[in-house]
Amino acid sequence: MERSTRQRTAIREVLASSDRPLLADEVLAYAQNNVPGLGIATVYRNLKTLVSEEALQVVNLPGDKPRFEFAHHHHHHFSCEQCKRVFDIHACPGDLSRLVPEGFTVLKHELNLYGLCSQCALNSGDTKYA
Amino acid sequence: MERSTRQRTAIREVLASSDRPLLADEVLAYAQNNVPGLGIATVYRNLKTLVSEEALQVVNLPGDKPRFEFAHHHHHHFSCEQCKRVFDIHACPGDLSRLVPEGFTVLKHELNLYGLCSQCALNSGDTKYA
DNA sequence: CCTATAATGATAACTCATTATCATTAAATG
DNA sequence: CATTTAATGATAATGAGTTATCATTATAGG
Repeated sequence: MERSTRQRTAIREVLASSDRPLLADEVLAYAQNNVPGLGIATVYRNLKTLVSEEALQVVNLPGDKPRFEFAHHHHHHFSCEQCKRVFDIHACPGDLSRLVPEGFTVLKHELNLYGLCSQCALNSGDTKYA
Repeated sequence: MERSTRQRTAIREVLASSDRPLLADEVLAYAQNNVPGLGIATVYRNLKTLVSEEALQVVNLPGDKPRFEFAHHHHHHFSCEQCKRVFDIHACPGDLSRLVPEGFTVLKHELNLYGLCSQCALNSGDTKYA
């Protein structure tokens, strides 16, 4: 049977308490706060299992490594060009079938926004050497 | 200086006459109609050059290999889940800053639509064994 | 406490797209 | 036509992310 280990618990905790999708490396770094010796192989192993169980969703942004988050309802992503974090956006433009040519059927859509998150927008407004 | 070769011409022709972004493999296959012995290395070499010259744009869809198309103004993509071809969509939902939380700045967006292209929608409507 | 074995950690191996290598071919120019 | 060398084609090498291997650890259950 499946055993409960400190590593597995830590990995799940990190993902469960995050409000944004995380890279494998981020999961490793955060989980190591609770389990110092944690290895990357264990992270990948657990991510893989959770994805195959459909507990985790994979977030693939173009040209970037996959991120992972616990599955939840339809949403989109905002990628901060400065801090590189990716945030969930729960608003949605809705039906977009008006955008496609006659005869095309739209079954789903994916929207990625890029810009500055509130933290980075604030900092970039500052004159750093004032 | 740069020399004009059958290979290079064929590769550019394929991309210039396509109304959708193409995979490196698609470029190879189509260009081989004109230049039978064409190798994949030459395709990659030429794609790389054209991208660095900013003549070609790279289209990265999540979990998929990069596609290439001659650069043109802001547009989006429609990916047919059946034939796997990717089409340009020239309509755009416009400003989406209303979707993000207070304080976030939206600088650009990327929209991918998924479904059936007109050809595949027609075919799937048919009862194949009628 | 003991045992069986699931899970882990370190790291080698793998995958697969892309790039480098190098001998060969063929444009461009005289 | 001859020469120079950019470009090509075949394929080895690379790189980066992920997975497999295997000895070791530690959990679940008796």
